[in-house]
This record gives sequence, structure tokens and C-alpha cells, in this order.
Amino acid sequence: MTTIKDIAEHAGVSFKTVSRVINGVPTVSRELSERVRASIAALNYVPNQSARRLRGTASTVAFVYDNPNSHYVVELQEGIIGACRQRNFEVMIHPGCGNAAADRRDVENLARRADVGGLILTPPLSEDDSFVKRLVEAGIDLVRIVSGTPSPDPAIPTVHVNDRQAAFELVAHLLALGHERIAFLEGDAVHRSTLERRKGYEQALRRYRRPVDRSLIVPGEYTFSSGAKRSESLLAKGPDVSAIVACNDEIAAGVLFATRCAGLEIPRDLSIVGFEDSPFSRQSWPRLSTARQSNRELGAQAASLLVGQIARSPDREKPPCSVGITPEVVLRESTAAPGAGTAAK
Amino acid sequence: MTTIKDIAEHAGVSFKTVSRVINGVPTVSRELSERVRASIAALNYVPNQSARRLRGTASTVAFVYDNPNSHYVVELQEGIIGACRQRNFEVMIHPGCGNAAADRRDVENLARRADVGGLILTPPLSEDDSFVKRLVEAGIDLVRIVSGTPSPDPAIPTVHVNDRQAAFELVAHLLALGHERIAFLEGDAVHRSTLERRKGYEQALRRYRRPVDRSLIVPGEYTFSSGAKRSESLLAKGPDVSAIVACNDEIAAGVLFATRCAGLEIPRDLSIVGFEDSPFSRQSWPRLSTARQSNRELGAQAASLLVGQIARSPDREKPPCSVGITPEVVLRESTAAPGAGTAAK
DNA sequence: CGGCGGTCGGACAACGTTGTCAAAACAGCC
DNA sequence: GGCTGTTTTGACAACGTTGTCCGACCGCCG
Repeated sequence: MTTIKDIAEHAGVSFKTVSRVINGVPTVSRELSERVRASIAALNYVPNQSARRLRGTASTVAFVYDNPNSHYVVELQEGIIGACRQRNFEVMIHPGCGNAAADRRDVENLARRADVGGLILTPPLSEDDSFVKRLVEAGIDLVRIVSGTPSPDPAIPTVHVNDRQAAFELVAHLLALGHERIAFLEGDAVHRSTLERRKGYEQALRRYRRPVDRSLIVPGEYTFSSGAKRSESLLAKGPDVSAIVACNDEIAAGVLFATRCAGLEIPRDLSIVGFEDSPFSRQSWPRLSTARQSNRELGAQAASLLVGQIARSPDREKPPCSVGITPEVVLRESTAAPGAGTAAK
Repeated sequence: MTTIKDIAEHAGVSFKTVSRVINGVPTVSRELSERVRASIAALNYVPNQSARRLRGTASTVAFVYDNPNSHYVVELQEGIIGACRQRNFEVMIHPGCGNAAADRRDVENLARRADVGGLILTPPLSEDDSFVKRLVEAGIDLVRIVSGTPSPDPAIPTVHVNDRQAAFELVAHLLALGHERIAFLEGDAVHRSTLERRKGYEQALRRYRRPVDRSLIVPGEYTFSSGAKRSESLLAKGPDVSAIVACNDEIAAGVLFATRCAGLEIPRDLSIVGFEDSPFSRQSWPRLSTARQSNRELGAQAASLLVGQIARSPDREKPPCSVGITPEVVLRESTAAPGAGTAAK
């Protein structure tokens, strides 16, 4: 394995100078600096990250998730990895086990590890406020990704996803199409996105002077079967519903499944919208109208924030640390004016 | 951060004894050993992996992928992470960039890094034989995951996925249902799974004395749109096709989409099967018959093999190193006898 | 009593890197 | 020559862990 000393020998300088060049210390002449850089390229040398971490000059960020949504996880982690690679940070992936209590304990141990510099937390763990606060007060650097609007008091570094706004826009679109009875299928209550999306739904109704009918808001889970089951019973008792807002695309997929079994045609008999722009939403027929967010950007933002936290000088105060992302509405064939037209190509 | 010396102090022993306990050196009395273990648990100490890696006694495996299929990637990586965590190995995730030449260069540099002990390669990179051979000959420990049957000469540690067998069984099932004209939609040619699945398809036809009609084998890609496009043109010119074998579920999803646009009903007018048991196959309507493999197990197997490679004493020969997994056929509502029944619930 | 195996601790080196500090070499200036 | 200032080098410690070697102590056996 090539080390810093091999570079020094190859370039004819002391290994200390090589270290200076790598770390950008300004007191090194241009000539030597270039010779060292040439040698690094020639031997394609990469500094040993383990040694750096041991020394305390490099660090690792842990990406913690417990989410069955694969494309969300992969996109997020690719965003994180990309941002970290630029800055010579390593990424450790930490999947949860599904048990919230065990996961919390796991994460606490993870944060205590010497080779972990900071955490990136995702829902639902990131939305357990007392847990997150405890970690922060213990001096652990972290960034949480949560659903919500940026708070004025960014005591905890956070990336906010403005689901409320996205839901507002989706519902406003349905209202504009002429829908009056719009049902809302919630996701898991532990996910704040459920609450935020419902708030956006209610705000849109109020904003456009429509009543909020609690019987049209149906609790449930972020799963296919939960979507199917709920839409069945919803349509059984209330045939006047002309549009359904599903809290994510997987629920929407369940709705699609169940309504098709019931002989309804989408979007003629029922309009459906989801959230997340999952691959399914592009592959189903009809394709789903939904709200899209760039999870890669989300991950990159979170990683940048965390790196900033970790790299700050310890005496300084924390830098400002709250950013937001608003999903973008994507209209496809699952929405139309009530009774109007089919999804035929 | 708690170190080995904190443990020593807490247990009232020398830090050397703690090291011995952790590394399972037998010359330590049961009593002391238990006291040390208790202290480790009490302070929930985890050895600093960076120090171990620097010392050469721990290592990292890199998981290299370049695959748009999120659930495949996540399941695989969770299998790998689980297997590595037990053995105190770290996992580094290395997503490809989509450019094969750049990826190869990237991986070569990755393998050269001092803090990377070995690689887990996935298709299509793992199936570039000359590239893989070059790495192995350079003394790099790796395990490749490929489509195929275990070879008698396991010079390169490999986990084989027996796609041929799976395809054989799917086609045999279609033949048993009474289908005679069965089309085959290929995936990307760079993926060996395309070839293997086609071979299984052809073997089944031959085994049951049916002709292999080359015009029914359509090249293409592992994408939704490729599936949609090909099934359109296939049905336009050859209306006698009663079943389609798609090389994966995403292609099958495209077929489902296009046939529905064309007004066909599945499975009455056409039977469809896919591969991979993706979430889509369970969420579409009708649900797809497909071949399922446990990607978590696949990842765990690959990781175990690689850990064995890395941990072997350097003078010893390589241990035997080839294992196989055969996907399991899952029958759902997208297959039926030709013309028989609908997918009604 | 002397020697032996089992058990433990101390001292030290090593892994690759970076930070600190002192010192050497060189320049330009009075 | 003596001064300041810049550039380069060397020596050394430190991060946490493991391995090697040696010495100390224990109880046990001959």
C-alpha cells in the first residue's frame, strides 16, 4: 500500500511536506507543491482514512434509517455519499431493525462510538423530539430530516421537507378540477409527514371555503394493503367521494388496486393523488399524479449541514443550520375533472 | 470516548488483559474475563475500528453497485451489513456513476486503498470477466455476485444466482397451462441474467418438445418503457402470442401498461411473468407471477465468503468459495390458461 | 527447596497521519 | 555582518489498538 512516505520519496521531499500539501498549508512553495501533486497522481495515492480518523482529523457520518421505502433510502444515501466523498468523509449505513426502542438504544451506542463523528436521522426516529434532544444535549452532532416548515429556532440542525405546502397544492388542483368531496387517507401516525400532509389538505379546503369533513379523513398506515382496505370501505359507505388524496404512493397503489377490483375506472370515476413520486407512480396505469422531492438533494443537504457541524472549531457556536425543501407537484393521468374522460392514451 | 484503558481502570486490570479478553486469547482466567466483560457492558464500550484497521487487525468491505433497482440494492446491502456487523467488519457503499469505463477505474482505485480489505461486486461489473480476473490477479480479495450456475473451477469466489433454473420453471408452468406461443423479452445484453434466463426459456421449450421461434425473442433493456414498446410491436404483428416472459418485473410492468392501453385483459388475453419479485409485482393489478430470490441472503452469503477470504492466513491457499442460490417461482394472478377467466377477485 | 506451567502486567514497537516546536537554509534589507 | 522573514526540514508526540518479549507472581509437583 502506498503511503505518504512513498510519495515523499518519489517527489524527493520530506514526508512532512507532502502532508502539508495534502492539507493545504499555505507555507509551501508552488514548485514543491506541484511536484508533490504530480507524485500523488502518478502513484494514485489516497490517504489512509483510518489513520486520519484515529488522529481525529477525519470523520465518519452514520446514516440511520428504518424505512421500507427502498428508493427513498437509496436516493438519500447516494446524495449523502456524494456530498461526503467530496469532503473526504466516510459514510456508515445503519439500517434499523423495526423495533423503535431497540433502534433508539442502537443509535445511542452508535453515537458513542469513537469512529462516528455524527448522525443523519430520518423519520420516524428523527421526529422523536425528546430522543433527538437528548442526543444533542449529550453533545452529539447530528442532522435530522423531518417533515415540516423550518422553525425560527434552529437549535437542532434540520432539513425540512415542506409536505404541507405540497399537499396544499395537490388539493388546490383537485378543487380546481371541480372535486368537492375529497377523502384523505393518512399514513402512519408516528410519521410527521402524515400530520403535515393532512394540515396542507385542511388548509387548502379552508382557503377555498370548503368544509372539512372529519369522516373523509381516514387513519391508517403507509402500506399498500392499508390503502386498499380503506378505499374499499370508504367507497362502500360514501359513494359521493370523487377524489382521494393518499398519504403516499404506496397507499395510492392500494387504492388503485381496490377501485379496479370494484370496477371503477380511474380517473373517470375517481381521481387519485399520492406523494413521493415512487417508481410505481410512473409504472402504474394510469400513472399517478403525485408530489416529487429530490431525495438526492435532500441527502446532500443533510450531509453538508452535518459536515459543517462536525468540522466547526469546538469553541465556536454552532453555525446556522436549518434548510428546507418543497416537493413539486407532478400531474399525470390519475387526476381529471369528475366524470370527465378516461385515461385512454 | 471510552477506550480500552477506561475499561481496564473500571475492571481493575491492566489494559493488556482487556485486549486479551476482547481478542479471545485463552491465557486469561475465567474470573478476570468475566469482570472485564461486565465492565465492557457497563460502559458500553466498542473498540475503535479505525485503530484496528490501522493496526491491520480489522477491515472494511466495499459493496460496489451500479443498478437502478432500489430494492435489490437495499436488500443486498442490508444482508451484507448484517453479516459484517457480526464479524466486526465495516461496510463501505460505493454506488457507480453509470459509465462503465469510469466505474472500472473507480473500483480499481478503491481496491488499492489501504482501508479497503475487499470488494463485493454486482452485475454488470461483476460479469466483466477480464476485469474481474485482472483484479484477482492483482491480489485483491473480492466476491462477485453473478447470474449463472456454479462453475467447477472456483478460482474466483462467487455467489451464483441460478436464473436459468428459475426461467425454466416459469416457462414450464406456462406450458402446463396450455400456452404454445410464448414470447421472451430480453433485458440489457450486458447483464448475464438476460442470457441465463433466455437459456432457461429455451431449455424448457426443448425439454417439452416445442419449437424455439427466434422471432419471439425480442432484445431490449431492463426498463419499463422498453417493455411497453416491445409488447406493443409484438402484439401488433403477432396476435397469436398468448404469454410473455419478461426478463424482469420492470419490463413486465411495461407490458402490463401497454396491453392495458391496447384494451387487452390480463390474464384472459395474455399471461405475463417477470423476475425479481419487486414491490411492483405485488402492487400491480393483476399481481405478477414472478421468480423470487432472497437478496438479503444473497448479500449475507457474499459477505461471509469475502470475510473468509480476507481473514485467511496469508500463507494458506484460498478456501473453497463458490455458492449458489436458486430463485423460487411465485404464482399470482397474471398467469392463467389461455382465454380462461379474468383476474376478478 | 527448586523448577514448572499458568496467569498477569509492564515496556515497547508498530500501523499512517497530523500538529507542535525547533532549527536549518535561504532571501532581502539596513 | 546582523537583522527580519519566508520556506523547508527534522524530531517528536499523539490517536487506540494489538503483538512480542520479558519479568513477576501464583500454586503445584517432584
